Amino acid sequence: MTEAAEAGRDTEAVSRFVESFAAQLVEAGMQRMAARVFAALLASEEGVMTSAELGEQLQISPAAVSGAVRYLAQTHMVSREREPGSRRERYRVHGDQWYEALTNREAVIKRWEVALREGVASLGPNTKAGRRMAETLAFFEFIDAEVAAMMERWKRHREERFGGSE
Amino acid sequence: MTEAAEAGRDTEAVSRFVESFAAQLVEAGMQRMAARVFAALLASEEGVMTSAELGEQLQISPAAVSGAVRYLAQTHMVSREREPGSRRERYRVHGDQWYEALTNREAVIKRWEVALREGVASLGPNTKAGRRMAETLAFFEFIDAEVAAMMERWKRHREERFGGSE
DNA sequence: CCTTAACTTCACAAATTTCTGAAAGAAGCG
DNA sequence: CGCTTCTTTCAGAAATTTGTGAAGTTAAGG
Repeated sequence: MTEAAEAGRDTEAVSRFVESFAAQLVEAGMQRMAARVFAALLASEEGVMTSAELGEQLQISPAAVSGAVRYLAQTHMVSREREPGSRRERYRVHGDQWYEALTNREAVIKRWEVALREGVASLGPNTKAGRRMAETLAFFEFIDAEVAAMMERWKRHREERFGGSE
Repeated sequence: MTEAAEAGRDTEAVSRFVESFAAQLVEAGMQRMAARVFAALLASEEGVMTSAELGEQLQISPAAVSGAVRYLAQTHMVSREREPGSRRERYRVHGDQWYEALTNREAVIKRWEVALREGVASLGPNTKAGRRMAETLAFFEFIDAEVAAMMERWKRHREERFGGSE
């Protein structure tokens, strides 16, 4: 993005949004640098930024960018692209990816389910505690199935409202 | 709970479950002591424990119990009861409460929505970035509505499978 | 191949968080 | 009312987490 193209943006306002949205993400449990990088990408005009751009906007070291991006890529909230014919890397938020990442809380839920199954087994399925845990387990299993269906509905809803892809 | 009633439980196995489930909760972002206390309550036969019992099982100070319980009560994952005619307090997991607490991620989502609306305003709704954020906002609004409906379906499902209330 | 630009890894300093012991604060019970 | 038992608050020690600079690694481009 050229400086001319950048000119239309209220840098101050963007930065305020980035920091306030990042703060919300942090409060919800995300690492701080990851949250700030994500918010910056979300607010960038094209949804794409280079490592250098991120470092400059957020005033953080290359190392911090590297760490944040690794986390975001692992959790599928951001994808990395190699600018062809350059060792510069670019990071991108894809609308859909980010929704699906939220869905990936499924992975977390799966591990809870495993732990709960072991718990039911240890406590015995006919104890009160065992039954309580079995019910909790059933809840998570229910949620699992429902979330998948919900994402389907969202995709349809989105098509209607926003038209084609991204 | 008397020692005799306690006798049937494999203390070792229970403790293993408590610690492993708590670890999962921590990984998902919950404070450690809160997670351990919650897991202990979940695994307790009656779903109720006193501060002293918690302190002893988890090997933590009264202060730590106090802090954990405050957090859990604030987030509605546990309720506090005063044992009538005693200054001893008892903490309880209610099946339903705990499900609804998960739903209370709604509160978090609401705050994200506020931040995103400001973002759309700052960036301008006709910029690419503004549109991207508007779509993200729409996603959360959609989720909000869906989660409420999902909890309704769960309650019905639960009735069928487990019968009456807790 | 060698140079150089870019990203990553690592060890450490700084900041933050977490848990504790001790003291203070409630509330039952005589 | 005051004693006693339980819970909460608070200040600080300990542990953990976080972000940096610097060295290391990779790959483009001459």
